[in-house]
Amino acid sequence: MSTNLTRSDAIYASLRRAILEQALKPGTKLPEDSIGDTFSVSRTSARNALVRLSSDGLVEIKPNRGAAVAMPTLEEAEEVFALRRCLEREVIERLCKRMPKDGIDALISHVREEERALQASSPRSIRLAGEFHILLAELTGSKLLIDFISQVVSRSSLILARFGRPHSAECGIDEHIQLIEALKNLDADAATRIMDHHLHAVEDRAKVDDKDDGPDISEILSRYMSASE
Amino acid sequence: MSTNLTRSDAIYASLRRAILEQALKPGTKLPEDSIGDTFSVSRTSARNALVRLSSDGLVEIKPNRGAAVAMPTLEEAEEVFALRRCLEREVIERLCKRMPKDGIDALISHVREEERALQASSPRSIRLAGEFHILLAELTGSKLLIDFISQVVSRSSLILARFGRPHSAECGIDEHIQLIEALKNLDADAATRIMDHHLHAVEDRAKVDDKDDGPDISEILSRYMSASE
DNA sequence: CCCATTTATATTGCATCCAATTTTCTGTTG
DNA sequence: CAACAGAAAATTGGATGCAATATAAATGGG
Repeated sequence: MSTNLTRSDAIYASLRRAILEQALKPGTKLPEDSIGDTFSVSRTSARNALVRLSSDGLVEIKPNRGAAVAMPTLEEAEEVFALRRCLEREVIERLCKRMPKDGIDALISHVREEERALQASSPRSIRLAGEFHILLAELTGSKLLIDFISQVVSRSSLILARFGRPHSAECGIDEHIQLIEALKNLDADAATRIMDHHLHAVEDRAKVDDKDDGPDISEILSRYMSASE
Repeated sequence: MSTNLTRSDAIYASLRRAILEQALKPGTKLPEDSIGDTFSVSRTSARNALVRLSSDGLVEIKPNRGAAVAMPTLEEAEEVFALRRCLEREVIERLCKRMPKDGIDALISHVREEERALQASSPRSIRLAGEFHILLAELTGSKLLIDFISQVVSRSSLILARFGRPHSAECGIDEHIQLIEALKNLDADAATRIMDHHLHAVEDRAKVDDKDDGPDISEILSRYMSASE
């Protein structure tokens, strides 16, 4: 159907993935020509992708001074998690009112994939952990809610990348499993409690070093040129 | 200090204002050339602005087929108001926990301005009505919450433009006043009740015609070339 | 030797140009 | 006259080039 991916779409997707998997760390400069060179496209396409990433809050663009992977402050981190608790509570409430028939199955199979990726210590595990929460939002059926949850989850990844331990998988998988159990029983209170605890655990994981950023954009990005997954 | 507005910033701001004040109605095509001509810039800048507006959900870009002011469906409209209730409840809860010292004053003076604009039947009144809710978010001090509320408020304007009466001011000013009163008393329950009622009233206002879009982008936009206000 | 000033380099903002795609117009045919 | 096929016009996606700004390096003075 719409196999219509423009070049800037591809770059947008690749950069996004690289950032979410913490290959591009917060603060890393993203010069337009470096990106263009890496992906063999013009600055125009790179620029377009950067603008969109900036709208997502993943990249910060300063006028005349270029783009860099966003560096959320601790203050912003707190805002993100506060809002995230608000939004994820909404998700849970809706799911406990109406859970799609094959919703639980989808969640379970996602957690399975998380486990696999974690055992293989693949960088995918970082992204998959976040995508569990996006899957939850998808089960509500609200496009907008999916969009908003995606935004806070993305920013959380960035926060973990900035303040968390080396390659901290964002979420504890066992807590995901507990949450699924509560949702299966349509127990909104329990689910909310688990979710709050879960998010606090994630937030607490963001209290350590502040490792500096590395260069070599080209080298890193070359691994992200291919399609998704 | 940062008097650093790029051309595409100016276009972004102008288009945004034009859309929020319902001068550009949902569905209106936004060809890059026309925009560039109107503002005397190249397509490049126009394009950049359109991309950002698309991230805001105010404009819909279809690959190879151009941009148009977004036309939210009734389904999307419900999603917007549902999420908006969730977010505005959060705002109220936070404000009742901690309201800035001059917060109430700011709200009152804003409502005054709304009243003035309404009497002058200025198109500003449409925008100001929405900005009341953004001001509420600003009082919480959370950048992110401001951002998210702005998004849902913007989309609400679009929904009103599409489904509401001719130039329905989005909000009832008296309800704004009631809300301020409840906030002054730090009465979260009352404030939430008023807000819910208020948003339902706004949502109900979105149930009428589906007036078609008008052409003449250049003519409309020429009134939006100047700076803000 | 350190710091300010100037020069050079790198990078962005933007206009213009071209190829690819879509949309509109036109003429033909059943 | 409706429907279709093809050509022409309009419009987008993207590449390149240039001026403006920012960053780095070099130069000179204290």
